[in-house]
Amino acid sequence: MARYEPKTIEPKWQKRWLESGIFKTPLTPGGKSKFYILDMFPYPSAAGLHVGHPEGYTATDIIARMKRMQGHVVLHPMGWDAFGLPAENYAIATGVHPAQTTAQSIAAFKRQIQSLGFSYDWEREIDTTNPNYYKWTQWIFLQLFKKGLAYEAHVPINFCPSCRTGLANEEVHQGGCERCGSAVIKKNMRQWMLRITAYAERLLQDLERLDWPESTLAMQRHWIGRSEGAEIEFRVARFELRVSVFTTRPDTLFGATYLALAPEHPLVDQITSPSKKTAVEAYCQEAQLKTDMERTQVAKEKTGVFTGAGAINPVNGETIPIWVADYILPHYGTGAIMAVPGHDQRDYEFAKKMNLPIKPVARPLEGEAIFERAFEEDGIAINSGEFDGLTTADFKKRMVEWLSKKGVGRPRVSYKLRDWVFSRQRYWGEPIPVVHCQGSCGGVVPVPESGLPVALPDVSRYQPTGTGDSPLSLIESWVKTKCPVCGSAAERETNTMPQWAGSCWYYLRFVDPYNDQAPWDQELQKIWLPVDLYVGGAEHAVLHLLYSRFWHKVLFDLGLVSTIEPFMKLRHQGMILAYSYQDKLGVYHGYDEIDVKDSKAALEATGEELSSRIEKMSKSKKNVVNPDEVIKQWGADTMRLYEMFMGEFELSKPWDMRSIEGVHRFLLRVWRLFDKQTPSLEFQVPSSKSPANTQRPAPSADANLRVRHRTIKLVTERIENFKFNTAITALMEYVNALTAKGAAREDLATLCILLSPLAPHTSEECWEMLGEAPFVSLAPWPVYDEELAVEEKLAIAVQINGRVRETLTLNAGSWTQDQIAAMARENPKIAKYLENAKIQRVVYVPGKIFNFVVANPAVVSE
RNA sequence: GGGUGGAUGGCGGAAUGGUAGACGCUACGGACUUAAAAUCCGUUGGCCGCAAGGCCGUGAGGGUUCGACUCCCUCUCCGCCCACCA
Repeated sequence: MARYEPKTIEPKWQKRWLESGIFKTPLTPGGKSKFYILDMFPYPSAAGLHVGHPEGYTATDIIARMKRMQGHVVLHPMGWDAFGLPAENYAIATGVHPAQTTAQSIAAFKRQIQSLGFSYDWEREIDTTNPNYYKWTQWIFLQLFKKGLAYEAHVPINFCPSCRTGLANEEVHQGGCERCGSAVIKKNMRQWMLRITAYAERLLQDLERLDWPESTLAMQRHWIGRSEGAEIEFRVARFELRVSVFTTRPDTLFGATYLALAPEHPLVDQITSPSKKTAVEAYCQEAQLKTDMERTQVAKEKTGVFTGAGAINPVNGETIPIWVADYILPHYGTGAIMAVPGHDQRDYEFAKKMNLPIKPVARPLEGEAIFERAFEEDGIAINSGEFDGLTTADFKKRMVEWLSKKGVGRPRVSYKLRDWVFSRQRYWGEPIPVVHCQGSCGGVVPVPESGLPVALPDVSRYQPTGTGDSPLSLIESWVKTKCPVCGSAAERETNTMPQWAGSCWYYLRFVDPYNDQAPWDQELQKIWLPVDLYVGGAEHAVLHLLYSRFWHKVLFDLGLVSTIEPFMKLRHQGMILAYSYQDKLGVYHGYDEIDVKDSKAALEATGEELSSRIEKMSKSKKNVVNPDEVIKQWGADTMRLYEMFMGEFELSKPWDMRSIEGVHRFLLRVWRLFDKQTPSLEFQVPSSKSPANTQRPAPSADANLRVRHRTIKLVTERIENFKFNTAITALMEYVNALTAKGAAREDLATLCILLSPLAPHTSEECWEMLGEAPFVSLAPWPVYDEELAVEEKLAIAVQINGRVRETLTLNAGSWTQDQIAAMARENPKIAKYLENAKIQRVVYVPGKIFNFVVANPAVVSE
């Protein structure tokens, strides 16, 4: 009797898979259908793998393995998104070169990932910090530059004083730095920007083609933030100046009672009247000093200051005051608005506070107007002269036409999306491959392709300077160079690219990772793209997934890729949470009953109890589960199976150490079915009921035919549809049936194949025990017969008015409605309900339900 | 405030118009054992009942339907994302 020892069999098969090269993807699919299945590659942190990582990796591995066995040629690679701040911050603290820590982290991550037995083609491994890789990241940047999509700008940007670097709009959350949480300040700095706004419309439109989660599509739509409306020009009274405003409600123009400009608006200085100058300047300066965080926190109370100037409403000639208010964002629309307090809640609040008039210009379609707050819905125009009575939608159109005709307005579409701040004043990133020529070129000169990669030099100190220059600026020998065009003295660009650069195109490099002539081969790109299935965390919904779509579209326009979208189907894994046990004082004690046993016992004396909650895993809550320990205790297959068994893939769910034992027991039961030395379970223990202590004879191949076919069907469909938890329950039921009834060789072979994507090591070992040739991983996936995949016995529920009163058990076959009806009527339990009852109709769902709808069911009392 | 998911036994969850609670965990009872562990068998939503059986039950309330966890309306609570975007 061989024991089930994951510790022995798992490394054994991992070694065999690697040595035999069975998971190596050929250069091309060679006439077969391709399947490109990709994980969001990880940032290899020093903390090691989190149990959340393997959830997605296991899912893709299961599908990759099944697809491979179904005859597809599968591209399933893995790599490392290795530039980033943690390694750099560690370097600042210790002086250890980030390349060194990164290499260590990659090695640790790789060991952990490999210990789970994923079927990656490791020969295609990518590391974004490898010069052979980032050479091409820089090359793509130069293509963007040549197309005018990368440009230098001196604009106020979000700057994190703690990380001492500029940030992209997408990296700021509620006014704070995404990474460290510090309040972000505005800083005017020279920046490299990418013109992502030029692609706003296409990034929005093409979302419709994608099989992505609705929430992610919604986030991208929201982030792009398209609004249709109009730009309207107001003359400034007593000046030869005009102020343009953007509005989505041109129909409310009659209701504009003031104009508001952002404090940063360029006209503020020009129009402010002398008597207001001091107050306005003070207000604008204060707004400048406020961080975004403060500016939004104070958002509840509107503030502003009157400029003393007036604007003339083009539609009725009324003069309305111009205010400055910091609830107007400088970078959206025109940085100025026409305020309509009657129909915009923010303007309403401002008007109330400043005692400005509120003029309703629309009424609800039905009911009375109540003006305790702004009426923001669509309605019917009032107080709007000749336009009275128009619906909001019609009025919008008419007003835009009118404005266009008069030359004081035009239709306009605005986007919330802003250009991507692409430079970082940090060390551990790809150098931006340009030089600043001090000679006749006099400006930015791209490094020619022959000069790539612009290698990241070693530095003596990694500390960001905080002055807007990266640590690279301190290496004079590196900074001082010659202009590649005119040969004059030149300085290298010292900013580096953001974390997101490398991940913008890695899926392309996987199709051709060793190419040193081009980032990828044209033919190979045509063959393998797009990525058929992409799996990773939802936290990248607007960062990585938007940036890489943008790059992909640029590459498409350059003729370098032939699909307009990179990732056709996307799924996110749900977050893995954990129990945390906390005492009255708020001290955390661990993540499961065993872990907190001692604490519990100690508290028992005082009568105090630990409260448990489901929360995100974090060190401070002492509820972080270490994958290494899980594998050590239970084995990789149990870990894989448990991660999939926990619940719906896309939902968050808590880790429960008690439940993991259940799937482990399942593997033990599987093992015993195969292990010839082990007596069949029922006879292992002699009992009075079954005295024979003998091996149960194997049943005929047909004995479990139906359950076998049904299991094939269920497992296949459920894996295909990401229902891994119920794919496992189907296998559990099959194993329970085989344990009870005995298993034919066909059953064992089928079980082994079906289980192999989920628990590959155990399956390989069982396959070997069956005496089959090596590698169940290469076995063809079984097909099922639809007719055989139904139960042998039909159970038809017979209902009276929708309530089940009896179940008829019949042999599978074609039964007519009349036959079923006759049997149901004859059934005594049903008959007693039908006595004296008037049957109005019957509903028959073949093979499932037979329902008598009766007017006056007999009252059955016992 | 906007978006997007979710709420089902003691617990994790199954069932997307057709027998609610599959599968797993826990607990209890039994077998085996000197004993324990492991393993196996049985029970395990609630209430009434010796039983047969009946009634109630999927966050709350209403609706559609022969039939609703599932569809529609109203509401409550929770997660995640975004948020003064005119």
